[in-house]
Amino acid sequence: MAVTNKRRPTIHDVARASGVSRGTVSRALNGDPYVSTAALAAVKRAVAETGYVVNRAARSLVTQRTGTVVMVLSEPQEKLFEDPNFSVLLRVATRRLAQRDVALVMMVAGDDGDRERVIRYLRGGHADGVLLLSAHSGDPLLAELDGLSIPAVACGAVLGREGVIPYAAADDREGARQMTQYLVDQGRRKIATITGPLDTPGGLNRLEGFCDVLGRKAVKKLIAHGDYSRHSGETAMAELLDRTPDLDAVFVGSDLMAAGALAVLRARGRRVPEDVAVGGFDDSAIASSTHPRLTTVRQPLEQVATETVRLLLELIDGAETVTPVVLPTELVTRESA
Amino acid sequence: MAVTNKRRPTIHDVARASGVSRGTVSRALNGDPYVSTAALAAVKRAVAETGYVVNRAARSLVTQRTGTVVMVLSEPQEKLFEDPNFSVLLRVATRRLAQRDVALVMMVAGDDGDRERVIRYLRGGHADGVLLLSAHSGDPLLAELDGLSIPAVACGAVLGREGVIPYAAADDREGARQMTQYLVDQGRRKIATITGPLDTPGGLNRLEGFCDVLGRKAVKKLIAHGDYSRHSGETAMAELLDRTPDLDAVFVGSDLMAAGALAVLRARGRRVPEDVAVGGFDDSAIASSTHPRLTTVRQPLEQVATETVRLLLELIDGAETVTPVVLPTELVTRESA
DNA sequence: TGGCGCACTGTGAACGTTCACAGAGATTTC
DNA sequence: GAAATCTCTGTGAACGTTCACAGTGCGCCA
Repeated sequence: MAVTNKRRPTIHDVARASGVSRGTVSRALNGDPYVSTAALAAVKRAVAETGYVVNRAARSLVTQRTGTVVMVLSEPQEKLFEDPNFSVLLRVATRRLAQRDVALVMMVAGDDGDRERVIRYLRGGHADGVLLLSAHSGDPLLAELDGLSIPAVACGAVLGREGVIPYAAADDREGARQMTQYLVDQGRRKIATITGPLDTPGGLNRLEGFCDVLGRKAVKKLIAHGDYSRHSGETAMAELLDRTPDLDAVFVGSDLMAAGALAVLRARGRRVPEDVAVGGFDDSAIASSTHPRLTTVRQPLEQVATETVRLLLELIDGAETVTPVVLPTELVTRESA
Repeated sequence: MAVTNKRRPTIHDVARASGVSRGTVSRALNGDPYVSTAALAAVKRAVAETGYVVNRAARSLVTQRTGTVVMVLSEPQEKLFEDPNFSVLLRVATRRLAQRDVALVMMVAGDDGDRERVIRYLRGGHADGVLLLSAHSGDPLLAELDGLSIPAVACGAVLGREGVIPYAAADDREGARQMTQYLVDQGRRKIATITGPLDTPGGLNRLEGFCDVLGRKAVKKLIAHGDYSRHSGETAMAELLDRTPDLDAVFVGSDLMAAGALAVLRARGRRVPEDVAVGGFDDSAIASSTHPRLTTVRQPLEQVATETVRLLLELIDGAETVTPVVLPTELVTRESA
């Protein structure tokens, strides 16, 4: 395997070792059908012998392809990195892309400087595609992306751009309906909700689903807003209790906020689920570590991630357009409702 | 800004636009001191005008540098990705490297196939350095890395290789001493511990610190082992209670395991901290969301990550050796002890 | 038998940089 | 005043691939 050799073996070395020409080696390596079985075998042997690995820089210089995809995190970092969903996405994406020998580069686009870096990177043609994570509707990055004509796919819809940026996502609205209906079926009568930010699909669509079941006017006073953080869940819950002390259920837009809500309910002397039923969303790890454990809506995150990557690869492979994917959610009942 | 132009501008275009030669443009762009101020200004203007971005592939073809660093996750993925510490590391590393215009590529080395891919990537010279995350002592990747002569740095020591792979880490042992001593000072007399895996520095060194304070022989019966998962914390706690029903404190090797331990203590009718004091380790987000909130040992994770990146960059820049960095921990007291 | 297509192979050019070198002026040194 | 030095510049070659093109046999068909 000649690892100790200082110079890395090139395609010329393989050509020499296998007794064929540079061109034939290249063809053999890239699966061109016009290669004799003898030549193919010789090349394979020579590759093993020399420990040859293709030089991506040289290749991409001529092919104009990089074998690289960028995952752009356009959230203020702190928040995103603590989102348990993010790890699932990252894990799945890494694996799926690796299977195709595509490298995943991480970039953060929190402030203007970051964003400028991302754009420069993309404009330089250093990546074949972009994986957008939790991009808000007004994100300036999106506008810049438009002028770049580089394949881009979002994980979770980008509000206001559903038609232009393909995405894979869970069916937030239907999930919220399931949970709300469940609370109704349990005999709850005064059901409130704590939403995520309304400029995110999760914030907006889960509220829509909630309203679908109960009627928009009926719940006007029973809505409070959070930002997905635990703390905002606490604040919103306190607000709801002040406003409507006799509420008997609350549908919270994320498990983390629900954990905050649980703490406030306990502090205010409400028993869960006897006095107030609590429903979450995500079915993240935290859902089964609260007390009582959360009844929540499970998102098929692994599938979402898988589909997102699939869409992107299709675009990179030349597909003109791809159709967004929306995946079904599932109600998971535990003790909190 | 000519974004609409199909062909990406090259250094030739910049040369033409600025009226100097290719070589001068290259020098201006790379900070060579032998460039007249006039030429420098002309080049800068031309770059802005044409929207030129250097082609990394072409550059690295001649420089043999890639401007890329690989973060290798050598843990079975599921576990690692849920480790809250991981997100901090990722966040900080991304940012620090971006500041130097170095791209961060994520790779997973969970099974043999993954590992082979990582090695091939590195052997192909596609990265300038490696950032190792939570590598166990027996990891086969480490052996392969040796033969590759590529700068590598670990985040957290790699047991048995402290001398060969530089690292930055928190002072696990001293942190464990602080916590154990604190429990003693609080008047606790039967103090048990739940460790992490003993082939990780956190598992081993925190146990060492615990023994430093109490004496190895004295605690023989008061040690149980976990694997950092919440579930393992539950199992270990149950085991300890069975073995030593009258224990009055437990130092748990991670917050997540401590959360599990809390659940078991409650189920077994022990009040925390009245009957049993519980101490954690990490000061992760979970520490302040348990009930009662955890007294724990804070690791300066951001600093650890920063230092890890710094060490790697120094090696890449040509430093022959660098000295490992060990950072102090801090006791954070809340309600659980 | 001559021409044609088919399977396969080798070769030159190109991709966009950087680097080493050589040379041109200006400035200093002896 | 010539030589040496210093600052700045342009040019050719190289990095390791792939791609287009031009070939070379070989079998097949008319």
